[in-house]
Amino acid sequence: MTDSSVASARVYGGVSADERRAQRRQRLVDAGLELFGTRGVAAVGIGDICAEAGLIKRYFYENFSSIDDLAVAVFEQITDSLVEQVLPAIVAGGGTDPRPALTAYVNGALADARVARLLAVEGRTGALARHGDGFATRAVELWIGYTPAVKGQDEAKLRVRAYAFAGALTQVIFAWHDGALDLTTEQTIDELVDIFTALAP
Amino acid sequence: MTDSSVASARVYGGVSADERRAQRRQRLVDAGLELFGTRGVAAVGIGDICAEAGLIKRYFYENFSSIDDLAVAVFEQITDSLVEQVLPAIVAGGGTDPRPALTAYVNGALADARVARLLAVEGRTGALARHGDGFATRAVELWIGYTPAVKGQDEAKLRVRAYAFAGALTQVIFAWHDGALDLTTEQTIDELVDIFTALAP
DNA sequence: AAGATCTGATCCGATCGCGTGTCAAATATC
DNA sequence: GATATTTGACACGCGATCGGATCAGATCTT
Repeated sequence: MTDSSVASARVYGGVSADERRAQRRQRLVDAGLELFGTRGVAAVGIGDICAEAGLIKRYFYENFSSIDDLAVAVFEQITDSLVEQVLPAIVAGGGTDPRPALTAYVNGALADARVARLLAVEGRTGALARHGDGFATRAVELWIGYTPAVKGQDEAKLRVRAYAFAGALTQVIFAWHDGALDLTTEQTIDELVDIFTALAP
Repeated sequence: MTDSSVASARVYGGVSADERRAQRRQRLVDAGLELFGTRGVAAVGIGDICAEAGLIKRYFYENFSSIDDLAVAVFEQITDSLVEQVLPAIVAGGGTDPRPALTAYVNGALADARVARLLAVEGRTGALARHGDGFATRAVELWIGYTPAVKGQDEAKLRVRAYAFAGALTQVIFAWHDGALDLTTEQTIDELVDIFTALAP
């Protein structure tokens, strides 16, 4: 009886068991990004994921317990990556210049339609709903935390503005991917900077 | 062989065949609004709809061919009703005062969490995706059409602002329903008016 | 080389929802 | 009152997918 917690660290193909496991997990997450980001979470089954990843179902259940479980993992990887890119850009902006942060965000979300779709649409449905809200909330708190000297301001008002800008950002990026906006990336960033400035109370 | 196109107009329960059919259809649409607006379209089956409506499946297929077909009907009823409420309010605003239109929209979308959810989330997935885009596009064109004297302005810029405001509006209403905003309906309208004014180029 | 372990392809029972069919009860017309 | 039509409750076959099991081939350890 092989205790799963003491997995034999046998090397295979030059990589350890843990590494292989991690690689398979990543391939599943990549497949999830591709399929969730194009078809939508609700339209993807475990079989689809495995076919896309080139694995069999056993390895799916090795890492995840359900489609929603994988969807959460995909979503967290995306949002963590975005935060990782945007946070230093916020610091670089010094709390006053929104351009670096918006550039980082747009480069992360505008460059990949699958990411944009996951953030704008899938992040609000099913198992991702609470994670989606969590991301929006995180972004809002981030903004409030980095907005200096508004003690006199009503925080409720600032909060509304933060949600408004989050919604505007998502919608603009979504519309851009739909071809409704005929703008270059740079022009889009310029517009978003203007919108941010207009919305900052 | 009863020709279906020449359905016998037999009265039943005091109402004609066409009326009964229309009533059943409306009950199905109502059930769709309830279930789609709470569970999400993807989580609702035909059986659920029929149980909610108090009908049997035969009458579902009498009016609709699939769940998505019903979802489109529900969505169109909602958006048509909203347009019907908002359009005269826009005219009342005279092209300069956004408050009447926003009040009408908020009263329609903020008053019913199911409507808000359908507009913000479900309208972007599955069969509703194109209808959702259509509504957003319709709203944007509406704004552009009623925004006076911006011929000098770059229309692309106006377009971005329109999408930005549409996204902001949806996100704020959605956050309000989630309890993230501690505002009354009137306060929310006030904030949205400010946001609109700030975004108008 | 021999044995142990890992991997990939296939198969299987169970479950679920869809779409349709049957039949008795209710209500209309004749 | 007799007959025809509508309605509601239930039952059935079908296909898809899930979650797991089996088994041969590939790869590592000894």
